[in-house]
Amino acid sequence: MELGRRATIIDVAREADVSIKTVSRVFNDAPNVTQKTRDKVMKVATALHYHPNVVAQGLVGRRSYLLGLFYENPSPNYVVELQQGALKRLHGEKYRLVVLPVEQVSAIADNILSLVRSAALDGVVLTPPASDHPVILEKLTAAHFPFVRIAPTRAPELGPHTITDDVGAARMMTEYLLSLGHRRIAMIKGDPTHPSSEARLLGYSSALAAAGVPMRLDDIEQGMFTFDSGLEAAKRLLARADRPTAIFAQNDDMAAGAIMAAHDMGIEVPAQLSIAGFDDSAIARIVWPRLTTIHQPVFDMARDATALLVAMLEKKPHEGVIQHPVTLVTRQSTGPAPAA
Amino acid sequence: MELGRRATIIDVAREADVSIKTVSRVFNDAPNVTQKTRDKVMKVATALHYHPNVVAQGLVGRRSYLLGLFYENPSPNYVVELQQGALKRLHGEKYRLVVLPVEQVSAIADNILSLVRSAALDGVVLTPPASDHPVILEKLTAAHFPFVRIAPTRAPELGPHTITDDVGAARMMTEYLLSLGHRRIAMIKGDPTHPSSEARLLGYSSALAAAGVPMRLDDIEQGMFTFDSGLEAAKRLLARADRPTAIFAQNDDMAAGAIMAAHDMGIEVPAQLSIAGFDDSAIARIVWPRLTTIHQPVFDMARDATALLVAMLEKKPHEGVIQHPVTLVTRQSTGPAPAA
DNA sequence: ATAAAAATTGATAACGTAGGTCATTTTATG
DNA sequence: CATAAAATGACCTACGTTATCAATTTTTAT
Repeated sequence: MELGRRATIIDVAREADVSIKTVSRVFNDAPNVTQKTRDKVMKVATALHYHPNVVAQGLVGRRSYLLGLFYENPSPNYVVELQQGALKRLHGEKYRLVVLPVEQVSAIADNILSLVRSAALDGVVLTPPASDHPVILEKLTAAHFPFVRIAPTRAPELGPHTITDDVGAARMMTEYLLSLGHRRIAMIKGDPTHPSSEARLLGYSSALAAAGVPMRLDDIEQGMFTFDSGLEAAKRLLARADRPTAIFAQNDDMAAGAIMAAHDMGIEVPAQLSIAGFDDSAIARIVWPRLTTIHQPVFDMARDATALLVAMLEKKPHEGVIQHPVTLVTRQSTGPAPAA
Repeated sequence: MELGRRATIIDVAREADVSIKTVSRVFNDAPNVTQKTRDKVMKVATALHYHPNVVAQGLVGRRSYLLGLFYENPSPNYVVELQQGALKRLHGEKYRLVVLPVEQVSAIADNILSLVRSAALDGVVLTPPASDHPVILEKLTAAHFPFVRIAPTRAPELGPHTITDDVGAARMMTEYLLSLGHRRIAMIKGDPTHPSSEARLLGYSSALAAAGVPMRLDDIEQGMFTFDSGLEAAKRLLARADRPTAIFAQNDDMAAGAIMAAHDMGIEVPAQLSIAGFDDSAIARIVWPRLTTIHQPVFDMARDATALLVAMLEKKPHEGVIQHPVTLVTRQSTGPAPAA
């Protein structure tokens, strides 16, 4: 074995004076190897710094041990939590995680198969809105390409996924704001191509209806899940003479933008205006006042979705759907409605 | 070709009625292929959804086309910028990015070779503090394993890297605060295992010395580059009767924590206290008041470092060092020193 | 002790691609 | 039309591993 070259299974076999096959058996925990042989092989392998070549294993096994994580550029907090959750499951395993951020899910939908194949992925984790994109789902399904989805809202029959109750969570937050006495609760919606935007709107409107509070269409502003879009939407809402007493933004980034708008306009939070978010991402504890929000277990969802994918790939038994609970986290950005 | 199976080069050759060799020539841009043949092959390849099997290519070419990005869990904003920068360079290329967050760089230093080899990486991008870790550098160098470094502070001879002037940037910020009339400028240091902590302290102290302002050791607090550590450090600084009029935190996350501390303690920013950060990450425009900081081109550094790594791997000519400029970004968190 | 059964080990063919060497065919050039 | 040049094909080896099945060794039962 020349200097600088990686040791191969052949080197180990020669050095340990056993067959290649035996070394292979040792490294794959195959039965029918005596402890003595196992020890001898492992000793040599350690001495030679031998690691099985994943690429070669991939060729013969027709897999790459690469998983893809698809996401559309939302907030850094969300992305990092996703990644960490996925990696948590992969830790100590043979699988590796390839990150695949895309500008626009719809832009790559037609080429999804090219993408996953040229990257030689074994499977992918889809996040919203990719988890609901009809073309993506159809192409992957038709090609029998393994995938799991995080928080899909439609086509539950298309394989394993993890979900939360978006509608119920939005209803919970709206009920909380109502309980504080608010009757003019505005909502800042997220990117309309994300299905959770509609789900959260539905939870909001159903809570209002149940309380007999009329929903005003001009209290609903469009955002894009980004800080800046929340800032702008809030400015529009707050510029009106007859402004709402509470703003419920569909994610924390937009809620943070709304807080910034209030500060810029000299409106006190929560004394004059309550602001609520959704996700409980890192940003919620960074803004001042700290944000009341819905805790979404993004980390857990990503971890469990990845676990489902791995189980699929290894043909092990696994659940079809894993539901994660959401909780209301009250902090300092919400308070009693100001007296009229 | 059975249903559901991936097309191979053999399928394409048969269908297009050419030799395997010719298909290979087409896909590898080899000379001596007529445009007509090329078109014919490409047409069949497209129809069959053929993509060269990267795993097989990797086996014969002894590479995996996988690059690793190492980082030690700093702020999400920083991480995402790093990733985006690296991916920017890889876009449309055969290379893929594997993310390798680690809790503690020192914990994996001894196993760095096992790590990169078992993941079958072609090369890695090291970020601080890994870019300065002696064991990591030594092991990778000894094994001739390709790596590039972002912002190393020592051993510049160990290969290509991208840098910024940390010392100069910290000096610039300190001079700016001095110019506003501040004479008691506290500093919140970052994780002591990160070399930039010392560099930024040096820039700070040299600016003070040049201005003839004495440096008080009790104005220097230890942080860990996290929001919470900045919050705690600032609380300690501000609890004193004789408190500083400005706080220069060594990154934005800690500066955001300091702003939170000021809010919690009822201290007005910037009227009573100026706060400055470092990095210009997304958080700088999210906190209120918006943060005066040093713009670090993290995205550019990651992109260029990745470009250097790819050039190394392809044995193309490349620079040894790429220096990126830093700039002072003034926002609303800093102002004139309050009258004594 | 000996045969039979069980456990362990080994020889060799895949996996899909690249690249080398020549032989052969097609195209371009004068 | 003759010749040179370019394009293409046939065939082989290598890459490092796992899977199949046969060969060998060890253990167990009689």
